Amino acid sequence: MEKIILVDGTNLVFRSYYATAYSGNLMKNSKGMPTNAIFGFSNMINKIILEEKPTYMVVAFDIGKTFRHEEYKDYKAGRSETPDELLIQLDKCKELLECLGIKHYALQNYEADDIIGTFARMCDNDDNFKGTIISSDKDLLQLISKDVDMKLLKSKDYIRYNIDNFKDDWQINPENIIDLKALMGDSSDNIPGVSGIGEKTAIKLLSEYQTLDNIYEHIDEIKGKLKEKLVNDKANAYLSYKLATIDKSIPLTITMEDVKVKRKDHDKLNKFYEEMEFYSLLKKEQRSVEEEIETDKMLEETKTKPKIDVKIVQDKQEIKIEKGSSAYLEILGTNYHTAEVIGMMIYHPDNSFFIPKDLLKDGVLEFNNIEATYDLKKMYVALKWLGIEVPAIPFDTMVAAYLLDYNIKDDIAYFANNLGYLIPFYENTFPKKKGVYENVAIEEVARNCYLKAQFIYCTKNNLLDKLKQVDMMELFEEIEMPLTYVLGDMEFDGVNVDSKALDNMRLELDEKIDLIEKDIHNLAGRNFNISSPKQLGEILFDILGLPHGKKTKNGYSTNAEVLEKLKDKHPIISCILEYRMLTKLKSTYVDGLQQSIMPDGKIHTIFTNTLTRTGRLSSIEPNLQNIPVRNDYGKMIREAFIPSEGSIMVSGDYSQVELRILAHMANVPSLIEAFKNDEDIHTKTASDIFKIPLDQVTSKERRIAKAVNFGIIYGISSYGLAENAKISNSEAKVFIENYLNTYPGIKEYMDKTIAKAHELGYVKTMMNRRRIIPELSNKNYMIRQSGERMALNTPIQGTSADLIKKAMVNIHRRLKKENFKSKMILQIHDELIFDTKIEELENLTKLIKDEMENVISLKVPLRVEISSGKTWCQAK
DNA sequence: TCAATCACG
DNA sequence: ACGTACGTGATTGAG
Repeated sequence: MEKIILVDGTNLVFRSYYATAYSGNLMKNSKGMPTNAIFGFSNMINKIILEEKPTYMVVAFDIGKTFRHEEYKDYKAGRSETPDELLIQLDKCKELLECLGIKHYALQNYEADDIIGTFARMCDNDDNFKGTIISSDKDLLQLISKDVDMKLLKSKDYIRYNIDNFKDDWQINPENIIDLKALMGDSSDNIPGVSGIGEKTAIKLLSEYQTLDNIYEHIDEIKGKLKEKLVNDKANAYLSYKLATIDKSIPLTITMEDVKVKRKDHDKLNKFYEEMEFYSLLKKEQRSVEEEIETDKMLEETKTKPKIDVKIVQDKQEIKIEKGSSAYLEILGTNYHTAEVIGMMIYHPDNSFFIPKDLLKDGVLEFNNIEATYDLKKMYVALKWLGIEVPAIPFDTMVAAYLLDYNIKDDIAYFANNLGYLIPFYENTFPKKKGVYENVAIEEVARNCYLKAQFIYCTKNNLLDKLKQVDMMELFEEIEMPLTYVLGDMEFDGVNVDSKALDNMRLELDEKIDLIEKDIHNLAGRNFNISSPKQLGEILFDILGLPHGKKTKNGYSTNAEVLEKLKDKHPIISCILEYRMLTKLKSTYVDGLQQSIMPDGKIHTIFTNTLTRTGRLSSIEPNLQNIPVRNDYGKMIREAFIPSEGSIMVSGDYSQVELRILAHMANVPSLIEAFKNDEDIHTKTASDIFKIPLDQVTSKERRIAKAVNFGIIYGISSYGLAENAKISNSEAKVFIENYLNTYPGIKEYMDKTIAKAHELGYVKTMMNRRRIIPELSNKNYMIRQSGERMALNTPIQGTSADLIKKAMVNIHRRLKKENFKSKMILQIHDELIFDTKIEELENLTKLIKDEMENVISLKVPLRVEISSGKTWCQAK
């Protein structure tokens, strides 16, 4: 059995184009050629190849302006012209396919649909072939048969439809898609349909009468307005039927054998990616090329490219760091707490050299002369593990690029390639064998690092200029740069974790999981893997026959929300929920955390300071920002986080900081007053929007008000609120309306924020942190909406991040200056955790409260709640 | 490698 | 008619 993939090329290119075309600046390569559609197309085609591993594949295109039915071209002539930026890219997409060895095909006077249709029919007629159609065009669903299925592309993923599952979703047969279109029309294709009939009504009619013909044969059974509409638009319906029907027998000039996938041409493909400047794709290709190319070819290549001769210092005496040098530290691995340091490259036009690790350790270096690096925190912490203290380096390319909204990663090569400096990707210089990094010759490392340090040196001033242009120097110099050292100290100091306590929990959890697993298998009547959503879905919905809710593209949804609703339908449900909770606890928190404990008995996380779009930190390997807190089992985990000898845990927690920021920015008198009087803000909101006295607010009303408050911060939609507060959509609508009427300042603030965001294409926090939001100008309504929600949320979430970062810098400075032995060890977005010497408790508490509450002056006071205890759990 | 799930603010 | 709240990271199963 052979398989053929039938791709709607025009559809893919258009999708790729319009997905990003309306973002403020169209993606272009350095020669000014627009590449956004090609990039999206390349990714999609690569994904198809990866997923389908096709042996036969054809990508169908339309030629120029062609119409399935010449006589009705007026309908399509109404379409807006294809933009030039897109037309230019079409040929390049075809060129890519040629590099990949995949056939593309177009035929004069026919559409891509018809080409696919004809190949689909060939599959139907040929026992040796099965076809898969790939497109987002629902029209093509009509081609589904026992030999042809379809991946219907959605905004993010896809649904796979075949003859068996089609009717579940659509309630009609695939071939009746034509009848459906005839009734409901398709505005994007200028198919008129019957006016006044949409998808819902059309499906209802067809599930009863199957076909358009049959509807009109039984037209007298239909009553009222609907009948009237059908009768009035009968001609249009049949015209639409014709327009929607895909031609399955066009005179193709190629055969099945012509669309056999050929070997891809690596060289051509590399050149293509280079020309387009698709470095992520180039990197992947580089790797696969490296795997295949013979060694002699490699040798030849190295001969033709003269290598840079980088000085590797052999003796301390040779080290002479010029003022203004840039530096780059290379380590073997990604986690700088554990990875081995290889050495440091120093670059200056007058003197550049590579210092191997042993010489780094060997005495004081003139670090003060270094003025720039990439990933300062990595350098600082990695060298701290070697006992070397790095003094303040004022410029970190990674941090600057992050603030300027460049696409950056840990690996400097991404950003460098972005700016046209060709630097090999880390994984290509340091290959892994079976997950272990191999040692690389030091000369090779030095050459690689030379390029990196040179890049840092050459781009520094330009980045500084850009920071000045957007008025971010203060944020950069006063907050983000000092913060790298603060975070570095927190990471290096680490958190003590009681490994024995985790052992005890493991024993207890193992026992409980074992029991409940048996219960579940008994209730199900068979053994299966409860952790597999696929198997679980089959058991619950196919075998036990419970009513299923949402579906995912691979089966039934079995998440907690769905299961909660089934709780009283079957005793197995609560067992599964319990099982999920226990296994999550064990695998992520008990086992996971324990594996992260280093030989010093502590966990050293990494706070990524250049990742989030809002300015928040994130925490990885392990994530210490999502340690459970909401239920009793989870709290046990926090019992294992303990202070060092002679210390207790202290936590300082901003109370309602985002709502306070909102009240300030939107300038809402009633809310500002409430915060000033230290009232419960959700109760106050409930009292305001339901117009009842404060003391008569019920817990339900408070709960809803709380949900509305959150909704406002997140960029509200009535549906979202309804889902979250478990109320009806119409109720949610009313509550939002009430809220906005009650606090007109908020409404005004939201409108203004969105309008300004649309005008500028970005939003800003109080400290001038910027987030560019390309989604705002996307053609797709949904994406645009989501852009508007980002625009509403980011100034709030981002300002909150600004505030705590500034407080952290100030607290850290004072702890040092005032010789505290206590240490700040964790940040969880609006909360700081300290390992506190008992004798310092009183002074430290004062210090934390003072610095956090007074970090900035708003129209509302900032409140910080301090608590302390023997473990993290008790400091709550 | 991705999708689904669930932990946090 | 569409598909839906903001921002994260780790683990698991399955292809």
